[in-house]
Amino acid sequence: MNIDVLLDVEHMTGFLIERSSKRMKQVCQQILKEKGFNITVDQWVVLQELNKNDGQGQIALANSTFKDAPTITRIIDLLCQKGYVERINNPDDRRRFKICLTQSGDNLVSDVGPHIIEFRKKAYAGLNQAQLANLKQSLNHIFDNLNAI
Amino acid sequence: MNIDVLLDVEHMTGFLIERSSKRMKQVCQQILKEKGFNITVDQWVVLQELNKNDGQGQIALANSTFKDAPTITRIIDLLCQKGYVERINNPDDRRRFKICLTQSGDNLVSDVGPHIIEFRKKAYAGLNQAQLANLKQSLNHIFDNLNAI
DNA sequence: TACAAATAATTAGTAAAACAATCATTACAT
DNA sequence: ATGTAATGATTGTTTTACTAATTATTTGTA
Repeated sequence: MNIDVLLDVEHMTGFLIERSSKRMKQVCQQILKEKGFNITVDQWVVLQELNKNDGQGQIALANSTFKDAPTITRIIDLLCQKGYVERINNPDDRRRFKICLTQSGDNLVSDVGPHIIEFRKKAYAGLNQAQLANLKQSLNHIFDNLNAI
Repeated sequence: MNIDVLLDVEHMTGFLIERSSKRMKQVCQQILKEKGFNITVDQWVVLQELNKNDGQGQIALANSTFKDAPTITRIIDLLCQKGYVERINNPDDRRRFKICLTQSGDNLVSDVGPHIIEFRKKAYAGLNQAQLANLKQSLNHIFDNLNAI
């Protein structure tokens, strides 16, 4: 079978997934910048997760945001510098920190949140609930397949 | 309306897209490494595009791989170092290069291709044609929405 | 022709991702 | 109780992404 054919458009689902993912991050980053927020999208993802569940350790935070430990270390470093987050020592386990939103970080989440919600509405406009459900299901199916390799 | 609710699971389609995209790249990279190929996934994407359409300029290559110009410059640098690609001067426009696969690069594409096809089969296993078509359509819909923002 | 605008590519700086290796602390197992 | 394994976090290196700025060349226009 010819490699040229098999490597062509018929099989480029992976490319489409990556392309949408990238563009979503690009546009979202643009919005954050326009609105005057001095954070990256990845930093926002971490802040949002802390808003849902404050005081997590870095490994838990890495798992829930699908990032690895070194990446979380560096994102937390930056968020600490900006004053949005604090590393609190955990007396029960001195290897571990509790990562906590500061008041400033909490305020930031409240300020950024509505813009993100607005962004999502625009991103998914025109897709009905069934289509969104199918999309999520297919993405999860692929993810499960990949984890089994 | 409560930000906590709106930022939660109901709206995490973007997270699922990014997660599948990342895992796809991770697993694919792992396969390239296991099989002994000394290239990254992004370098492979460029080689594959050159295999389809050899002699493109860097901007065309950037567009067709959805990367930006500086990124292409660096990927081409690395592929040149590895001997898989050459920058050929374009006599018609001395700003421009023609990026061409070397014999070695051509051989590499032939060697890597079957593993990528195998990988894709595993990644999309269990999804029928209709589901894949819906997936692509939804991804393209979201991409178009984003481009209109 | 000369001058401004557009284009192709590169460079520099910061952020993020992957991986491997390391360090400190805790848990486990004899 | 001591030594070994496991865990949480950090550091280092390479690659990619984005932005902005720069250089060289070409195009368009007065």
